[in-house]
Amino acid sequence: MTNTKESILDVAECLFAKNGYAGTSIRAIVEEAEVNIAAINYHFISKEGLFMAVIQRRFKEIERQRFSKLDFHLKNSSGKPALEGIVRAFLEPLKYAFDTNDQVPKMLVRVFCESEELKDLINPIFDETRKRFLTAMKMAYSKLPETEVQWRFQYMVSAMVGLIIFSENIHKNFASLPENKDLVEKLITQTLEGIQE
Amino acid sequence: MTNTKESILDVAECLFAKNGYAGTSIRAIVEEAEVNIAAINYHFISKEGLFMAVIQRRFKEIERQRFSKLDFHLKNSSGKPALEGIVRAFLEPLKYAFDTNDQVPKMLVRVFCESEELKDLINPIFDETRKRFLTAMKMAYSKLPETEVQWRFQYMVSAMVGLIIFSENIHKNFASLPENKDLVEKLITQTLEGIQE
DNA sequence: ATTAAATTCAAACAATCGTTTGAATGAATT
DNA sequence: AATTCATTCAAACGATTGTTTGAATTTAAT
Repeated sequence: MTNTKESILDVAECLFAKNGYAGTSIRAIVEEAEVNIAAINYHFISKEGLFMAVIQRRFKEIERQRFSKLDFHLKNSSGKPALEGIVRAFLEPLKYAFDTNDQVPKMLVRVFCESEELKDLINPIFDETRKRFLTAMKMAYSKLPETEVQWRFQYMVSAMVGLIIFSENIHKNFASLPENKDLVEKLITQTLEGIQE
Repeated sequence: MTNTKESILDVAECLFAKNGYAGTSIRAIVEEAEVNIAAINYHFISKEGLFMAVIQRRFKEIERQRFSKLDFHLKNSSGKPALEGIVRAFLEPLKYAFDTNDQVPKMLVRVFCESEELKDLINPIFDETRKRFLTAMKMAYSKLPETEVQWRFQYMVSAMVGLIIFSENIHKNFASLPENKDLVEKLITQTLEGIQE
């Protein structure tokens, strides 16, 4: 017998990423995961609890990677940290996410596409990440007014989210573009090009 | 008596934008639009038909504006068209969309966040826009390999879609940023900065 | 081996889903 | 005024939704 709880998480992640929260029925999940329908309420209390658990699992892992890279970069910077190190700390973990499964990044972006109530419930998990990368970017842009730094951070996040959303369809339109993992590297250099001082 | 069909379209646009296709019940729509529930199937055949109608109405209008600006720019360019004119033709109509209603751009982006079947159904409406702006950009980037042009077009679209997704929450995190309509202008200059030859 | 706790199960719950029906009402045409 | 067509309406359709129940089963501890 394989782990019930993790089977549910894996299948739910894939289906939530594909069809969204409301578009995924718990019956579709338990069918593909080959577990009993009551298992979801038993292990996760509710469908909403399952959605939260799916997000937490991946986001915490990516957050850990981001903070590790950011701290390393800041520690090794005497005085003003280079912008590139900060941007890489933020975006490079996405490569490993794509490596795990194309649905993983999509699931993380789902957070921002879902309904109001669900968004307000999950948005706070991004607070710490935003705070730490904003202060780091403020250091890198010592001359820029705070509002402009906020905008460039938001721009970086937007470009990332947009790319993830298109990640599934992008190769149908542009077959010669590199695979998603390598598109992240292009995203990094392209974004750096734009938001450099 | 106000127009039933348009009331449904207006309310459906708002609710679909907020909660997605699966997250919006036709009963929620008819309740807010104050029309009978059978009116939806009568006027739009099905819920899916209503979703398509909502998208078509706005997208066709934005497409018209984009093509008008693009054609004007290409006509007034002797030889190589300037990249800025192309980017502006693509992104500026978004200002008027935000002006109409903050939900309008969100609804247009919904297309890319919905389930597979729904996406395949609606994706083709973007084909003509992609084709015309790609050929225009190829002219502007006379030296760049086609794959790189495709990437920069995709990057522009991604940044736009990402910004729209965050458009509702952006001012909760960054209160001093300008309103959405003016953020589009920042998006234009910022993107131009990045994808300039 | 016995007890206790954790987990799985089939079955049913009430609520809501998108859609259909056929009669009632409206407006327009002959 | 009579007829035709388009639209609106209340009511119901079967299907699916998330959740709960209580017994059966497995696992762990005594």
